[in-house]
Amino acid sequence: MPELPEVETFRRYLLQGNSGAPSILGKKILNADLLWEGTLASPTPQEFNERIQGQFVTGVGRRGKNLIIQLAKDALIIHLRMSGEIIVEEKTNPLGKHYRLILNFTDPYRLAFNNIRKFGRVWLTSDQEDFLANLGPEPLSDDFTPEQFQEILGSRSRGLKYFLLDQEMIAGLGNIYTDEALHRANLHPATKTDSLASREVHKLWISIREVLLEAIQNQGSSIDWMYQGGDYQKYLSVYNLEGEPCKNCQSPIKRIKIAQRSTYFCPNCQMPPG
DNA sequence: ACGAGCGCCTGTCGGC
DNA sequence: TGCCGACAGGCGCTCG
Repeated sequence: MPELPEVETFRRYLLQGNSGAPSILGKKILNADLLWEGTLASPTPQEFNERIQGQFVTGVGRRGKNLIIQLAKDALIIHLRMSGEIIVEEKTNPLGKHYRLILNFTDPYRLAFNNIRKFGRVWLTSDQEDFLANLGPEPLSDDFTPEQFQEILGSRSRGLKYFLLDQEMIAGLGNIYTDEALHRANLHPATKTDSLASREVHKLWISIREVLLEAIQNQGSSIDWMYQGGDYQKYLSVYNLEGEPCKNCQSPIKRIKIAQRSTYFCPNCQMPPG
């Protein structure tokens, strides 16, 4: 499910709350319930429980697709992978079938990590900088410039889709938003990174940021039953639209496999390399 | 260095 | 109705 816009939506939800849930900022953790042990990547369950008890939530951040719950002494890093979601609710609610980890606060609320496919992971670390060190630049950051992007692109010779999905090259893009950004930039997903003219690099840079910003404004995309938070699926141009007419040229959208992922593009607007 | 294949999991959907 | 395969917003690991 979640790519950068969806994770950002969860971050804002945790920070600001909504009509049914308060912000978790300032709450104190009473204890944790680890309902599926594989969820916790590190440390050990025993150390996790001992360390997290009594810590206050001091902030909620995000780096790429990683959700960062800042605690007084540690950071709790949550990766939702394919099917994870975060729920803040009263402790008296019945437990969801796929809850994998629960943080009980000292007030009437809890935070639940719901994760149907069990791919999601959680880390408790005192050194988040080190933990996140291998991630590529944050695409919506002011530090992410076209010049920097050109440099990273030119340092490799890879298909654009592979490149954009690689979190060490650029952080936060997944299968939906790579396809959307490439379509907006009129670039075929198999185009090599080191073959782009600087004009094309610039167009891709703008396209990535526009697509992500628009998706965030719409609370991300809700494609099927997994995630129902957002509206951006209404504005998608290629993803999940095989056979539908391209919004620019009416050609039917094609679907191919790249990196074992369905990849959607317009065969007319996004000409193959060579 | 790069890309392809597979595994990890649970659920939905469409075809027969 | 039931069964069976394809597929799903991710990523780590192998192997050529």
